[in-house]
Amino acid sequence: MSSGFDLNHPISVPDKPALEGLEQKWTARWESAGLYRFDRAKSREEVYAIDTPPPTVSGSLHVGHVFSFTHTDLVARFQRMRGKAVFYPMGWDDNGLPTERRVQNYFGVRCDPSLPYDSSFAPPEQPGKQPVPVSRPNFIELCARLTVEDEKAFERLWRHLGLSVDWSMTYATIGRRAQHLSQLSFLRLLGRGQAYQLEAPTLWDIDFRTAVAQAELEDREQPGAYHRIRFARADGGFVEIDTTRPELIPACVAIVAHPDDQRYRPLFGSEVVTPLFGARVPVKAHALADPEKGSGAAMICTFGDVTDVVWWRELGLPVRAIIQPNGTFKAVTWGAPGWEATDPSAAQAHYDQLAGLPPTKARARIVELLKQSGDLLGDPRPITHAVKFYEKGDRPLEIITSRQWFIKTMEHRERLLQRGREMKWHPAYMQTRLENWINGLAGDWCISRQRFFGVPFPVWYRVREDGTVDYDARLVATEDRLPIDPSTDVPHGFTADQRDRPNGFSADPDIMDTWATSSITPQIAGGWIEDPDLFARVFPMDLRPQAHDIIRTWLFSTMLKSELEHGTIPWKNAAISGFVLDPDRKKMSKSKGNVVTPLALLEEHGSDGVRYWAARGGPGADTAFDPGQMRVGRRLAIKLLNASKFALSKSEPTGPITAAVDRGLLTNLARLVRESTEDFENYQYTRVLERTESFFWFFCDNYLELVKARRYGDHGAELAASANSALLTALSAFLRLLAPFLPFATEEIWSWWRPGSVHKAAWPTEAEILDASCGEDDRGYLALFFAAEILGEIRKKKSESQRPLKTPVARLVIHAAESRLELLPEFEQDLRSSGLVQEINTLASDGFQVDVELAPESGPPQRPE
RNA sequence: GGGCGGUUAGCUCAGUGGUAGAGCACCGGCCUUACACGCCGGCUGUCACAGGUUCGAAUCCUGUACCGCCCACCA
Repeated sequence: MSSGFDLNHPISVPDKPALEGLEQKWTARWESAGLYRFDRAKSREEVYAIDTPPPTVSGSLHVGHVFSFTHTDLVARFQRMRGKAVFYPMGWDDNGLPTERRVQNYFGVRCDPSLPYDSSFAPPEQPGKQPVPVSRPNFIELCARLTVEDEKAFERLWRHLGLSVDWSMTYATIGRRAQHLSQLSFLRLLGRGQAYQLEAPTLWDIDFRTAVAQAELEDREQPGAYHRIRFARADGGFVEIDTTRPELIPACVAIVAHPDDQRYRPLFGSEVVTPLFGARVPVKAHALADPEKGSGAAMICTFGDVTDVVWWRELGLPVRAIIQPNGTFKAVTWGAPGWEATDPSAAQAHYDQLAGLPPTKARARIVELLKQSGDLLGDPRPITHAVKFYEKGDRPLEIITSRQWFIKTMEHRERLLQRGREMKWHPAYMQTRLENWINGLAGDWCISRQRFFGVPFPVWYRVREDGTVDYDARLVATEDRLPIDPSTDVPHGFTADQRDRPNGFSADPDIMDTWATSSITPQIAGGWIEDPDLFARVFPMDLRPQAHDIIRTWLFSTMLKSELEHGTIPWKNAAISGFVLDPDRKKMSKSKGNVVTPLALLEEHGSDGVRYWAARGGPGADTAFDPGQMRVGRRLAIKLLNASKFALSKSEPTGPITAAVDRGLLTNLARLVRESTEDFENYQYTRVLERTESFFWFFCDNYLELVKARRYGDHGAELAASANSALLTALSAFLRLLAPFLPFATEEIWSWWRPGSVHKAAWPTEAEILDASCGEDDRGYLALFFAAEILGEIRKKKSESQRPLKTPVARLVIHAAESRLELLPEFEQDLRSSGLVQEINTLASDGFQVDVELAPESGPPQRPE
């Protein structure tokens, strides 16, 4: 393979090789040589394409990113050396709430989508107390300004870590291309009926004041209490129910019990009256009601939880909504249509004490009222229960009826399950996560958010003559205009002054869920639409690397979009990284104050050292943060420098590899290469590192020691030539095997004696090594390990005798099976020099034993000073 | 409540039917012309627990416990 630089390559080994400074040296050279540029002349079969996860730029990179991005880079480097043109872009996720919050605080502004774009706007020097309102396009500009700085810092870190990304191919999830394709994808789905708008009860965060999707929920254990409440029956009796949300009694539209529940069967079809508000509500039967829970009867409110929504829909109940988008109780006129009460003024008097309050305060208040009225039976019984939260939110979600955009998912579930099975998962069991998620889907994907910083929907609506918006009269942007912002752009046939005017138009105020954009990262990176030639060469991609916590979001939504747009899987492989754990097995997170700055780690242990630690965490494996392993990796890199210096320092003469131990070494190395190639193809990079490392240490500790004298010429030129050639062959293979893991040390060493970059060198092959050593040599293989074993016994004796290793051995008696003793001539000379052995005797024996007789200590011991 | 992983030396982890392993840590020793950012040696185990299959189980099966994670209609 060709490479772009350093074609002059005299062997030149530094006196004191060191790791320090290699990151700066080589990142600069790789960049100037364009080493990792994607070669778009290659056909799809010759390409290995990666759908890199775009890190969130408004946060900071942490050690978990370093961990998982290293895994991807290992695979990228391997595939590149296998001859693939590696498509390895980098995206920046600057879309969404985290950035929105950061921009608000940093510049002291607030997005007001109703404002027109002001091209001369400049943010305040210092953020003031009152945020300055700005238009959405201005807000997005500020965002781009801030994130561009973050992105530079991220890129520096990634380069320092040695990621072999093609830095000419970056994208941002709020970038023009991402906006264009997000809107285009939306419009096409809309055109095909796969996207639709609906006014329906939706999960709602009252602080962010936006709808959220099922995928963004999380359960949190919260303290709560069962309140036993009585509802009056017409016959003067009562129905008792338990509720954790008594404040929703004014929103109660029915009571429900299980159809088979004998206690309530007589009541089905009758009406009861809500306490405090005197609303008549029916008693209904539904199979979801659990006779075991509470009293067996429950009140249905619009809406307390998702079960209420099911009951409301399936039982055909009316809506009596009381919670507003900001979470407070809205004003209600009791006695008005929909709010009928037996005593409207009493109901009003009670309700007025709740209006304007948030749910928790309203709950406390209504408990007082219920106590006074006698409708609260006994004391509230405290419990702990799981409550749904928006994953970024601070207060429990409410369910609020609102107009939202959805993408159809429910009708594609079976096909998506099949697509999941078409992919290879690393590790395989992660596929179960996807299947669990798909099987548990409760509804279509809500993609609209009532936020500002994100990709807007390219849609306007007609405004009626009376000034109300006609949501059925959609004005959809044409594809050639994209990307557009409907809050400043004007639909065809209208003028700007018709915005929000009678008979004019009004913009869709919402933006897309961040996953609606992230779900097309393969299309954004691969040039879908604007570069069909590139797209054909990279899509469907080979690899999606990501963490397991976003299988239900990023992975799933990307599969959905790919299915709907292209009818294929988006990638052939999904490699799922684990988390980095504290030593106490908890997930590392900022809130625990245990986050280490990645750059400091890289500087302390060297990028190769940190990569070594990361590479030891296999696919899917949660891995402990362990600086000890980074030190081990660093030592491996240093050892590689020094062993290479030895191998290259006196590399003449070379010649045929004839000595048995030399051929044995290469025989073992050839097997290692074969197995490592298979392992790497299967994303088992951890095994490659482990085995290569292990054999490399054997190579250093035993083989190098055995052949040291010989390669210096002590046993003649021919045997020296065999040793030198074997050393160079082995070194070349070791460097290439370790190049994905230790890109800096291996590149440095490669530059001492080989042309080009090790990262563009061909991955070693079994055949190549066996060619160099004229085929496999099992006898040599056995001889090498036998020699190493005897050498170990000699060292042991010296160590136990507390004598220097250079102490001569006067006499060696080797007890072993005849079949092994017969190998001795193959390595006798090497053994004599490396162990400083004077006399060797052998004794046929069933077991293995070595008697070592050290030379007497020479001269009188020196007196300490 | 359902599911997925895990449990092996003080620590981090390999090991998927054939005599329990590595590195780190610890202890002892060694200036050995590649490396003192080094080298050599040593110590360390009810393979979570209980049954079962097998000539033989860390490994396969059943169950249990604990840890972590994912999911769930949570009144």
